[in-house]
Amino acid sequence: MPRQARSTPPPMGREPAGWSRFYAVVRRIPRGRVATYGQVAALAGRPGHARQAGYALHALGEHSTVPWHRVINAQGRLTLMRRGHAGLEQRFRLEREGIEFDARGRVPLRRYGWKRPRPRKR
DNA sequence: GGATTGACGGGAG
DNA sequence: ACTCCCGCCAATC
Repeated sequence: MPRQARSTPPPMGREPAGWSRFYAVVRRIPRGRVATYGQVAALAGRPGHARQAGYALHALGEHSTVPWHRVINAQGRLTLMRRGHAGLEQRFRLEREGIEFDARGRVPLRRYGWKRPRPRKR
């Protein structure tokens, strides 16, 4: 088990105020779509807090009802892949929702992004 | 209060 | 594609 992130102490029973806002946004991500940490933060009314969004999700229990797997980084990659089995589970869950990864193991945000990224300036 | 850390993002080389 | 670097914010040590 990875040592608990220092900045994400999940004080059992008590969540840092504001995290629920991230969860609320994540819960709105439709099945079969993905959103980036930055988007979640922005949509939660906290632009620039991408990291906090990540911590909030990290603090979730494995039996959480929040669809944490639908949140990936802005590059279409699963940050968890470098952290162990959780990454595999995330990929598994996403594929189970119909998401196809590209050859490099990334999620084409162009296709599955919840709020699609604006096309690269021409 | 300074240094360190992290499920981040974006740019430069 | 890769790595390195910097900005960002909150919690810890």
